[in-house]
Amino acid sequence: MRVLVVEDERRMAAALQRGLQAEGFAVDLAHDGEEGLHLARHGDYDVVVLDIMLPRISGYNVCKQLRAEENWVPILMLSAKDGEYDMADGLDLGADDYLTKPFSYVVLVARLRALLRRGANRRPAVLQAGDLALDPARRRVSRGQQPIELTPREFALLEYLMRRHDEVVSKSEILEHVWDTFDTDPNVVEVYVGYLRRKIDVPFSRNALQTVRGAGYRLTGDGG
Amino acid sequence: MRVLVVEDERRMAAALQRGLQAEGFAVDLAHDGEEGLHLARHGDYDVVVLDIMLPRISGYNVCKQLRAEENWVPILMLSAKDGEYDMADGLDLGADDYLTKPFSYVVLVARLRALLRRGANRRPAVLQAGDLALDPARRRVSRGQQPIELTPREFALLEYLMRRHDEVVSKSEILEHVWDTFDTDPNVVEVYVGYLRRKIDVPFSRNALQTVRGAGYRLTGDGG
DNA sequence: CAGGGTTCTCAGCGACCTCTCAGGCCCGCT
DNA sequence: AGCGGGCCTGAGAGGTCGCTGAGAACCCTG
Repeated sequence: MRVLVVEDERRMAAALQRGLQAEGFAVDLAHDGEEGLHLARHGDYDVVVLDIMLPRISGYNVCKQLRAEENWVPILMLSAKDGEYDMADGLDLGADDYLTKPFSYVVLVARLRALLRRGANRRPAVLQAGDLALDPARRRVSRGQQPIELTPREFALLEYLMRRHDEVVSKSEILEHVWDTFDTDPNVVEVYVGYLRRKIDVPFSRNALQTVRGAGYRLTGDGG
Repeated sequence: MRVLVVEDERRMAAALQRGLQAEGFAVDLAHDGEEGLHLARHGDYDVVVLDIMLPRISGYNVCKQLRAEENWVPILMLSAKDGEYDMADGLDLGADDYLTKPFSYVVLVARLRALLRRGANRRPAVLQAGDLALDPARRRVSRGQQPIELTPREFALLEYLMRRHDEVVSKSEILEHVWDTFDTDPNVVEVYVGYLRRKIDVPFSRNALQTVRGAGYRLTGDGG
């Protein structure tokens, strides 16, 4: 198992290297964000340990950059104890786990192994609802094997509905998130729901995109 | 991060406190269910570790009570190994995760952190009354496995009754909370109670939605 | 500037929902 | 048993909500 450790404090980096090697990992070190980003891109690691506070490029941005490039290597973030950085942000940016310094060495190893175990089934890429699939990164939609063409607005609407599938989503919520306004005539939502239905609904089958009169719409996977 | 540990075995409680403090948590202890409930209500914790077997009030009931009060603090339940309690029940009552004793300390911490991460976007659990279930977010109602279709007004009425289930609720309270008026003819409530009964009551069985003549209505779970 | 695609507005229609009303039922009281 | 008030319910008027076709405005692209 190959681990990349991106950490600028020499002492900490060396300690991690030694410790992890003792556990049987192959360990590479990077001492700033730029080097870390470069190695992560080309090194084919199984997991990356990434400090947040780094010279040149912060750990945040390394993580963000990698995810933007669709690199889904598991990342465990490290932060200093002072609450300057909000770890939740790190997770939002695509980190898989985090530890706050000072951390227990045993815990670190346990977390790394947990990440490696889960590793394979990351790649959140596509959203699913029944046999409907939407890939936000590639901007693609399909029902089963059948690809579906959507206009940008239709796509944005479907993406929002799929992110909240099985929930009832009100028109005003839709207006706010898809149209980015809140005082528009809700009729435009009805119109686009109509467009979507013509494209994603299977004839002679229960609609995947249901109207909940007086409340909004609900996109269901076939199971629910 | 503030953690409340509700655990009656002194030794275990002390061990958890020490361990979690070492991880950087602020830890409070409660030694029975009553104290735990009190602290959980007023302490503004980020997560609660809750043993099931407790003096005075069981962990089950602490959890149930908190959820009934719309307190959605993440709860991790602990149970003894013997299968007397079914953990699935705990999750139904609104716990977010559980561990069976004896558990690994590392695992406990990992689970706690996972809860903290998810914490914010938890969704309020479904309301239950007997085998009747209502999910406010999904806007769904079911009796057992059978889904039930309700109009918006019917849904609002049932939601209000379920939030106050087992209590007697007067028509004027209903008018105020469901119709948002107070000087309307109370007959409209009677009419809608009638609509609801036709949809949610099981034929040949005691009504779940009882009339309390002169006082109002009471929705009972069959069990109590 | 023409053409095609996309977004949005508008108005009509149908279905559904809400609420009122009036007659009858039921319960508790005398 | 008889009475009165509270409660239930069927019927129906009126209103609201959501869907849709038509077409105008907009925006690229060639």
